[in-house]
Amino acid sequence: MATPESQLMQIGEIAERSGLSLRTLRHYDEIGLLTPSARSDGGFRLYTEDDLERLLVIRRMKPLGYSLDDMQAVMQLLLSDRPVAAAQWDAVAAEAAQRRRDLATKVEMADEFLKLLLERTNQP
Amino acid sequence: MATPESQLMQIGEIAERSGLSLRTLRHYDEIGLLTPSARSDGGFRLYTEDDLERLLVIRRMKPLGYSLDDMQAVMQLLLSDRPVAAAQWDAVAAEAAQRRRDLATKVEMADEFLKLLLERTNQP
DNA sequence: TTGCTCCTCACGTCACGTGAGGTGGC
DNA sequence: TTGCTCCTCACGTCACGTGAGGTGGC
Repeated sequence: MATPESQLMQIGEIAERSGLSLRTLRHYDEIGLLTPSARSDGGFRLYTEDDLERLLVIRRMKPLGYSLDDMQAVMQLLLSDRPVAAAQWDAVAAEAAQRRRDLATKVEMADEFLKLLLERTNQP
Repeated sequence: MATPESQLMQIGEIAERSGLSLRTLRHYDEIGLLTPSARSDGGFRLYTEDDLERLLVIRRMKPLGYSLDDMQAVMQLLLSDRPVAAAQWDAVAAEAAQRRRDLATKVEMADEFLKLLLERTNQP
């Protein structure tokens, strides 16, 4: 079942709903990380709800510090129709977990800075 | 009281103790974010314990996503000998708090991705 | 027809990474 | 003297930002 025309969204709406900039969306298209499902006759990018879903996954992945290339590889796995080897999943999950720990360390560092800042603020 | 020669550290030791790369330390020197207190006759950068302390503050600030210019401005306040206006501190603290909230949002997004990844891993 | 939205170059930016070729210092 | 450490260019990279000049579509 093809997506009806009425459900297609232009880049501006996608930017608003994803929180990503127009430039970022065009960049993701250029490198092939997320290509809109269609173009209008005039060349406007047209995104489906499904495109938006995929963009939201990408946006959630971003804070883990992946390169766009890495994200593309992970997305390939997530979107694959064919079964993916368990070892593949394990590797991806292990790296994600490691990146999550690194992010936790950053939060700790940030909190140490905030503490330090409050000390200076309250008792100069 | 001047720092005795014996306490001066070369860039390699500072890199190890701060977790920053040699290139990053040289970059921070170039832009004036953190200039080592001395140079050897041969031109080697020589850092004091105090330099290291300041670097550790910078490293804690980094996860909040400040630009190097912004970090330099904040460091100026933190290191100022003269009293800093309360309004200045308030502005700095408010921005830091906002950045902390943004970081928390990123953690939430990361966790949503991890959850999504586990769903795909456990029940494909 | 008027706006607002979108388009493609193409150069700029930020924070470094990465050699190349050379020297310092225990 | 030998290594290991450090030095300064200087170009490269990654992920976009920012106009410039032009067109689409309700």
